Amino acid sequence: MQKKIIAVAGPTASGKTALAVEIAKRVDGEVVSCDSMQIYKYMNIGTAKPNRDEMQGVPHYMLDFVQPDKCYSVADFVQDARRCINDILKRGKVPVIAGGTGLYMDSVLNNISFADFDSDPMFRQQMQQLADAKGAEELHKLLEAADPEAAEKIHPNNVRRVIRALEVCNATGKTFTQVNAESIREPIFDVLIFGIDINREKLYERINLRVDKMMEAGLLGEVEYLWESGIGSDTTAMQAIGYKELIEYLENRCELSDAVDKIKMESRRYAKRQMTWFRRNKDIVWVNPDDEEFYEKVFEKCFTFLK
RNA sequence: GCCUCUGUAGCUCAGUCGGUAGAGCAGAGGACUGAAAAUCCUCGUGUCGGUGGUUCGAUUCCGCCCGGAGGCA
Repeated sequence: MQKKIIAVAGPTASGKTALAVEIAKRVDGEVVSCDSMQIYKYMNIGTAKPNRDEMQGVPHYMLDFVQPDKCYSVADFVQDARRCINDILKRGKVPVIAGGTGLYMDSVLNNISFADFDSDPMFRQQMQQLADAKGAEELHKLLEAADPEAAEKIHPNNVRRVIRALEVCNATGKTFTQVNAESIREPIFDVLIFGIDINREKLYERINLRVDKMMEAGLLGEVEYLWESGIGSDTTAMQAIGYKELIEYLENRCELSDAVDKIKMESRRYAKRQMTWFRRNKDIVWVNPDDEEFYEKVFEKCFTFLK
């Protein structure tokens, strides 16, 4: 009865897409992307969204289906991704989850359910104004009153998190801590997670090189198109690395070369944060792409797992 | 050739009226339950260019040497 799925985690530019496709080809699988930015339409170059060639005929899901001006949250993602996974399983294929957005991946794999209410932009705005006017500490005091346990865990300066916790308390009448505790469901998948353990220096070189390639491939034009279409720079999509920096250039706030350097730097930092996230996951089977028998070892583990 | 300025953390620079030094950026580590490519937290020992001298003690003062910038010829 166990529903078996395979996952590939790792930092940006580590070769997740390629590995996932290779695995899918071997195990008769289909790829489900787990990336918070590749979901958006018209954002292809900058998000390193796999193209037809890279997909090698393997079906991919959760890519390229959200308008860039839309809000799309983890809750939405989990719901849609779960539907894809179940559909793949129903057809007797193996879902191969591939992605770098740790929160999304964990939420999907661990079957986390999110409370049944919509986010409240008005409330968020009010709280933000309060923080701006009276300071982050004052806002944090509200959380201390509403949910002392959460207040202890969330740093006062992390206004965004404080607001979210308050929002949940406000909308549910329960504490944020309680709502989170209730969100954990029984795991429904038997999952084998690979983590790509790539040498840091090598990864940074790959990142720098990839950014240059993105520029050559026309990233500036891609960003310009979105910018001219009037997509607000405050949208989630336009906070993506590569986009926000080039918008700065388009708005004449910096030199192009500085923007490109910044994209590289932000990408490196992002990769570091991803590694921090994945490192704490004790279920991950780490594999090294420098290993001569990298693919063989991975495939072998897949076969044993699927038996 | 002479004169002036300059050489301190990976980078840009503070500073020590002589008691072996500190910021920003970069970098590293960490957190993360509806914005997550977001957001937030923590972390600063380096032959103070080299070498002699003065001194109890020099990165700091003096001499010489080696780099760099500018000026005069």
